[in-house]
Amino acid sequence: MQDSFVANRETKLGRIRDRGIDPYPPRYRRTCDNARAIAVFEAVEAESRPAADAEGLSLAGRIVSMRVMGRAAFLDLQDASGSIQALLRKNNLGDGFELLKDLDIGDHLGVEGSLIRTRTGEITLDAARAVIIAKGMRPLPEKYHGLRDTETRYRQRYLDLIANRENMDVFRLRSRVISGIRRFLDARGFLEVDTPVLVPVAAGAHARPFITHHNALDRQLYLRIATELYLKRLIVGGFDKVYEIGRVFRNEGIDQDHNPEFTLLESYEAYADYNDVMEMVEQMISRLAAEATGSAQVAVGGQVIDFTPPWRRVSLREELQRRGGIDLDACPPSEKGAGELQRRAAALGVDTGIRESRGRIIDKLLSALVEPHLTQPTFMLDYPEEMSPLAKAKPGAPGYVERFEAFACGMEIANSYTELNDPQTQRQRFEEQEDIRRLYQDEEVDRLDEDFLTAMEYGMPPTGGLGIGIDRLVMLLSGQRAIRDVMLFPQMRTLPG
RNA sequence: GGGCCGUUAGCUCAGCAAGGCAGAGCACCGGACUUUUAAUCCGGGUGUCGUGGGUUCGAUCCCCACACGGCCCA
Repeated sequence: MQDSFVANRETKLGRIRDRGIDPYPPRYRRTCDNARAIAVFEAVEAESRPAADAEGLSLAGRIVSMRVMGRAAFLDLQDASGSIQALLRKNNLGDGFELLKDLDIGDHLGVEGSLIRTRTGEITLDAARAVIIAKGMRPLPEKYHGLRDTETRYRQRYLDLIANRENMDVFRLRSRVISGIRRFLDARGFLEVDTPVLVPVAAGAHARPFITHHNALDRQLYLRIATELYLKRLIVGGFDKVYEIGRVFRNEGIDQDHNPEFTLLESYEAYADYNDVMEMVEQMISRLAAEATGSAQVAVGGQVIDFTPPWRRVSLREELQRRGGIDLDACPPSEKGAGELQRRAAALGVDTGIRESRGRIIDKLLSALVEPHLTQPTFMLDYPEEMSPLAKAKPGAPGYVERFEAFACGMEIANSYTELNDPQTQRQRFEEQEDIRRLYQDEEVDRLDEDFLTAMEYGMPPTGGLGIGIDRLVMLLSGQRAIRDVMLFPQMRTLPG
C-alpha cells in the first residue's frame, strides 16, 4: 500500500514535533516571490541595485526536487511565480541542518539568506535559516514525466497544477479573458448584475434543466439554463446596458465541449440591434485575444485565426444553399413536419430523427455542412424564426429573424439577436414552441415564462442581446481541445466505493 | 445510446501475442558525499495487476459482465 509512504512521513513529522518545531506554523512572512527575487538579483548583478538588496531575503515554496550531498543540499522551491534553488549547508545552518533529514518533496519550506550565483550559474538562495512551513504527507507525481493520467488530472486538479506547471497558464489566460470582458463592458457603460440561479421557470434557451426543491416554500425550482429573461426584465426596468457573467446549468451529456455547468456571458443593450452587437463582439474578442495571447492572431491547431475586425459576414440561407444545395425557402414549414427538408437532409447523409422539428433539422444541417467551414471568425446571419423564439423578425424577410451566431475554428463563440420586444408576438412564439414540444416530444424547447411576458407588456425598448460561452472562447484562445481542459473542476462520475 | 482503446508500485510505463515465482526509471528506505540541477555511487521492490464471475492443475495474460477514463460516432 501507499501507507509506507505516509508512514515514512509520519515518522518524520513526529521527529520534527519532538524537536519542538511546529510543522504547520500559522504564517510565514516572505520578502517577495521567487520570480521577483531572481529579478532583484539580476538587477544587483547589473549594478542597477545595491548589493544589499540580495541579502537577508525570506523566500518560500513547495520543495519540488532535492539534491542532497551529505552536509549540503540543493532544493528547488516552487511558488506561483516559479522556482528558485535554495542551498542548505551545515556550515550555515548548524543544528538547523538536522531538519533536512525530515524534509520530503512536497513540503513547503521557508528559507532566509542571501542570493548567490552558483558555480553552474544558477541563482540560488544560500540559506542561513530554513523553516518547515507545511509538511506534505503524500508523495507527489513524478518530476520528469509529470502527471499524464487524464482521470487523475481532472479529479485531483491540484496535482495537475503542481506537476504540469504549464496548465496553470490556461487558467491564468481564462482569468485574463474574464477580467478583460468586465473591463471592456464596464468601459462601455454596462452594469454588471446578478440574477437568480434558482428559478421557477427554466426558460431562455433550448435545454433540459436540473430540478431541485425548496423546502420552506415546498415548491419545485430549477437551476437556470440562461440568464436572458431576467436580464431583459432589467431592460424593461430601465437599465440601458446590463451584463452578467454567470454559471448556467444544462442537464445534458458530457463530451469534448459540453459540461453540465458552464460560464455564460450575456449582455443586453437598449436601443441597439444585432448589427451594433456584431461590431461590439468583433471589437471585444479581438481585444481579448490580444490581451490574453499577445496578438489578435491566434494559433489554433496548426492554423492562425485572425480576430482583427471586421469579420466576414455570411447569410445562413446562402451558406446552406452554397454548401448543401438546400434552399430553405423552397422547403417551408409544413403541417406534417419538416417534409421536404427532412428528405433533403437524409439525401445528404445528415442523420435526422424520425420526427424532428424543422428548426432541429436546420440546426443539424448547419452543424454538418456549414459550421465546419467557418474557420476564420465569421458571423452567420438571419436565422429561421422557429430556431429563435426570442428574436425579432427581420423586416422584408418573412420567416427569418435578426439573429447571428459567430464562429471561429468551426466552433460557435457568440449568439445574438435583435430582441423581440412585442409581447403579443412573444406570447405567440412561446405557444408555438409549446406546440412543437408536444408534437415532437422535444423537451429541449423554451418553456413559457408568464412573469417575463408580463414584464414585456410594460414595454421593453428595442434591444440588442448577446450570449458568449466563456469556456469555449477560452478553449479557442488557449488552443485547448476539450472543455474540461479549461475548467478547473470538470464534472466526473462518482467513483465506486 | 453505439464502436474502439485503456486501467499493472506513489508517478511514468514494460510484461500478456504463445497462461507457469510481478518488472524498469523516477519517487521512497538504509549508507557515502559541502556547488548540485532528471546530481552521483553502493544496497533494498514497497503491488488487491480496476471489480466480480468463468475456463484451467495453474490467470496480470484467455472468456463474460460491470465500473471508471479516453477517442470516434449518434
